[in-house]
Amino acid sequence: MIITLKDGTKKEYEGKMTGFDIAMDISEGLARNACAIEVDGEVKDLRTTIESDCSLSILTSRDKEGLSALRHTCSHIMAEAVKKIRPDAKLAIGPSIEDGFYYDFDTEPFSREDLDGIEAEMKKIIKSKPKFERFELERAEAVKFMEDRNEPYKVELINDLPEGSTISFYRQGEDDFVDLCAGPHLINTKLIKGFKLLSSSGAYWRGDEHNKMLTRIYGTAFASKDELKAHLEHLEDIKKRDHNKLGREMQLFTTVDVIGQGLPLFMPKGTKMIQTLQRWIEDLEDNEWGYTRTRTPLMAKSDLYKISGHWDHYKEGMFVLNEGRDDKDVMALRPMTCPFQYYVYKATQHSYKDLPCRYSETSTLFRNEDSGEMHGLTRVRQFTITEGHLIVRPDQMVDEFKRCLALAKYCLETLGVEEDVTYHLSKWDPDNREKYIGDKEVWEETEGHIRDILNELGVEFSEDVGEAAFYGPKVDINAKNVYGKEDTMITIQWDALIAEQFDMYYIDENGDKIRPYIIHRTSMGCYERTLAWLIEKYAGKFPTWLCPEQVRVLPVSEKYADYASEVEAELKKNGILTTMDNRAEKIGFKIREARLNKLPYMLVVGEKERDDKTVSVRSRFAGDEGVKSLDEFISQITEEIRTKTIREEIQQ
RNA sequence: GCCGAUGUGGCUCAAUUGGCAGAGCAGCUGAUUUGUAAUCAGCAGGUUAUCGGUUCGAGUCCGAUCAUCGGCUCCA
Repeated sequence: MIITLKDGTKKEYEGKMTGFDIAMDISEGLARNACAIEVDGEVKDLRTTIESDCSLSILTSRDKEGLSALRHTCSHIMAEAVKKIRPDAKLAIGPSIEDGFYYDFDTEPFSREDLDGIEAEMKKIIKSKPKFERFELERAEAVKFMEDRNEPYKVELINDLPEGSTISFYRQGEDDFVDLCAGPHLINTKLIKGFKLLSSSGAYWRGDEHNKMLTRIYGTAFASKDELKAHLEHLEDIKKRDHNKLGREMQLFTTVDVIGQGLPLFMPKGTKMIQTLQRWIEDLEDNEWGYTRTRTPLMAKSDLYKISGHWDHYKEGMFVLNEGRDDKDVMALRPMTCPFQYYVYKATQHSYKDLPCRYSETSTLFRNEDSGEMHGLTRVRQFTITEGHLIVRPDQMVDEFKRCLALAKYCLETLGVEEDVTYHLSKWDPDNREKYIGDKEVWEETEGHIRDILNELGVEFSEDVGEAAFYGPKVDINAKNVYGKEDTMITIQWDALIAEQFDMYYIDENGDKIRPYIIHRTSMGCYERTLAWLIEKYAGKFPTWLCPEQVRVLPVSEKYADYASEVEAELKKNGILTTMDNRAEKIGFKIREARLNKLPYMLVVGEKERDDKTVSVRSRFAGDEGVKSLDEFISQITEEIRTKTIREEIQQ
């Protein structure tokens, strides 16, 4: 047989060879570091026997899949250690994940001390250099095998495997630890040079909240101690950017026990940032993108939600008022803006010539989230979104949808975060049709349109089944937080169906009433989440235009306070967010504090500056920027703010 | 909602087996009037998240509630 290697060289062998044999033949060093192989594009175990021509690469821990195999093996070692310490623990699943691995057990929760004990046991196992052996069984034997070992979750997994699939097992070490596993696994444990168990938590069996809650252990593993150390340091580092910590430290927001969960209070600095964003987005939408603004109630009678369907499908998610009182109407705080803006549309008659009708609203919404769901600013019970609904003729739908995406993209670019997002085409689930309204044809057609639009835009996107709204497919633009969890920042939804429910229409050229289409969209998402994202993106060092305090004037001593006040007043007159630090402190102290506050600009003024009507500019970006006339500085920073420039930070 | 951890001045953390709640930073006052990342001295600040229990005595032990954090599920 002829094996074509990664670099194109060909090797010829007589008879069968395992992946490991071939690695050995290439070089002993490679074999030593091999984790898995890739055969004709498929990742396989090193033990795999190669019998015919193929292309093959040997994967080491430097390859993503190689490292996955290493971590997966580490998760099995962890499982062996857990079984040793708690023989009654039942095994569920234990895959490798992005930055490590986990394993779920049916057992009592683990404390940190338990995890330390398991780590110690794992070290012993690794040191004993256990042999790993792979074998396969027929389904009936496989079920019997795991039944005999009293592993009900494994039995369930085997029973759920499709007919005809290979059922493989791995046996490791002296204690006869065997796990159902498709592999691939390392040949031995020598390559696991650094690992750490990070945390333990609950996780539902098969990710279903109706199932039993199991106990999960998260860990990570690397092929060297240095890589592990670097990774753990990285984890410490990103905690410093965590908006929930940094945003509180920087006094952007806070929470109060007696006010409640998911109800952050924006402090003056956070409020200023939100105000800056809001003024920007409202002017942008109205002046440049053809939107008109509405202002609609934050609550409504239950009647409205009965029409919209929320009363039947979303009541648990709403804050309901006056329920159980005969003397008052039952009301609910709004969880979305849609029907309110529909009634603005319905309040007047519309000609086909008036469309598209683009309504936007800075809209506060209320959602009665479950208590465990709240998180910092990214998951709250009250939030304010750059909401909008476009009522369009069907023939305008594609163009308008494109424009919504273009606006969203423009917002992302302006905020400097366009590189950090992923695009998703969220589709319906044809196997779960009761969750959606409308026919298959409508869904396939609209999904096709959105797919074309995304392709035309030239962005990479995934197609996610079952993620659509009940009335139509959508584009979701997601971003990851510092911990790697994804949140939807922007959503643009295609709705060809709801107008019917609310009896919305326009008059066409023949005088007939026609149903419009609707686009539900946001341009910049909700302020809370976007602010959180910006805090993490910039680690609190925001672009100047977003900073709640853009300039601080620092008089060298109180003798120059008058001039400093003059400078401050002049800057404020020009709309620049300015403060003055007139405390009786040394200039070094004031600079240090302004730096810790992540201010973009400090203006040092003393005798020289006063006499020459200048300012000594020190910035977060470039350090000492020299002495400038006040006018020059003002025109410079005004331009930076106007153009929303993101200046590069230069390490000092 | 579920699993787990945590809760002590504004912040970061102390407080032996249950035995007088303490420090640094921040704050305030006074002195210092300062030239590009920390001037000195003094003062004040806590019903130890809340409520209840055990005890001669609770920050410490027990219970409930609330909040925060890490996950699961859900979600903008």
